[in-house]
Amino acid sequence: MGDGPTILHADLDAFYASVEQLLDPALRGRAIAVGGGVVLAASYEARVHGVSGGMSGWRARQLCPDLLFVGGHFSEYQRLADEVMAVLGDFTPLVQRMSIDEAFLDVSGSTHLFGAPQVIGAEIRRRVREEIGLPVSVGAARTKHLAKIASQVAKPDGLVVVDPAHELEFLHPLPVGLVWGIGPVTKQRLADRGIHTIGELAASPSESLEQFLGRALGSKVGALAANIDHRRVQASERAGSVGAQSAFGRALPTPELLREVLGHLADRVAGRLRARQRAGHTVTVRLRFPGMKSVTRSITLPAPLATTLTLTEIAEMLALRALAENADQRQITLLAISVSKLIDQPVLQLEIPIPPDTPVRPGSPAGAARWAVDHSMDAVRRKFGRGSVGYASVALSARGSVPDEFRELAEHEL
DNA sequence: TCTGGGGTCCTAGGACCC
DNA sequence: TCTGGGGTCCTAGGACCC
Repeated sequence: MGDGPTILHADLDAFYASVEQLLDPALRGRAIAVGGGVVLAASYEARVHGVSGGMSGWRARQLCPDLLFVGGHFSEYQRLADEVMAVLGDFTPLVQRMSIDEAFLDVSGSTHLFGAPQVIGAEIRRRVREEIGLPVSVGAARTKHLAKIASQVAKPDGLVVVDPAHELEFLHPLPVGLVWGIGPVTKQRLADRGIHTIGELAASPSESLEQFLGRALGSKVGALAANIDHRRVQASERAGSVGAQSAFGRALPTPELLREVLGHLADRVAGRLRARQRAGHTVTVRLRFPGMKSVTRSITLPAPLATTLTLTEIAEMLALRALAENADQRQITLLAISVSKLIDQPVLQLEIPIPPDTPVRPGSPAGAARWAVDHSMDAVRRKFGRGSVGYASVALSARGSVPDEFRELAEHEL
């Protein structure tokens, strides 16, 4: 660690909503939300009414009757966020992008060129505002963890620099929820014990935050909080798993529904794997029941797979197993597939043997034929775009599933 | 009549190995 | 009147982050 506040965290404010307001001046100053059934992003004008991301649409309307829902310009989100990242890259090559709208920078080697970290932070904000038109908040501190907290404190549209000599004074009045790794559950547990601020959490001032968290919450959260700083600012790592999910309200888990939804999800997941020459050994299926209770079933295969039809069939087998073991549940609300234990798979491999209880329909292609099917589909997609062929998922589209463009914004590099 | 979708990490028990 | 100790993998669940 350096001794100055040389780690910056840049975080675009209410990103999707800010883009909509940038694209349509009539939306500026108004309470808007991107999304529909669920709020994907809310402008600050909406947030003052209590509207926040992840909230259901009807709840948001209750809180803010004037709330205006706007459709998402998903490709613009990607383009503008990439432009912002390019600005960050002008100040240091050490940029670690954490998501579409957020990144860490290590400017310890840049101060002789651009000035002190607070100068760099101000310049970043000015350029992003003037050249791209978006508000971005920046935090600067000695560590990633502190820089991230600082950027949250800086919001909206601000800059906060944490002097290394006054870190504890900065932290102590802040709510515990700002600590990385403390979410709603832990926050409530702490509140039950009368702990609301980081200062209250840090019983002894001489003790490090991580040590205290480890003692107070079990090693888990302490380890998580410490983890963020044990890794230096560096290029983002490749994803360790690939998944897709679909929520569809309540539905009877009929074989037809399972096949249709899992087929669509497997198509997305396996297609991404093949596009990046990857394959995975472990398949996990998740089902969610009314009431948000969910279960998972997984299997680790002797050979990696990236075949749509095989993934579909294994996912069906796992889903049926989960349903059989939760026979009291009549309906499901979500299905998810994830593939993990990934490997590089530069050349085609033989089809894996199918587990004995996998439902194989008569007439479905086997072995090399499955590869042929996938690769002809992949070829058509490369030529004519993703939507040109594939599962015509009536169930998914009819149930108002999120558009693929939005899904892609959240995908990690494989 | 609970809230989307893409991810990471930690824990804990059991199997299995040496 | 039973059996140590360490390590790894698999599976299921859960919290969290963006």
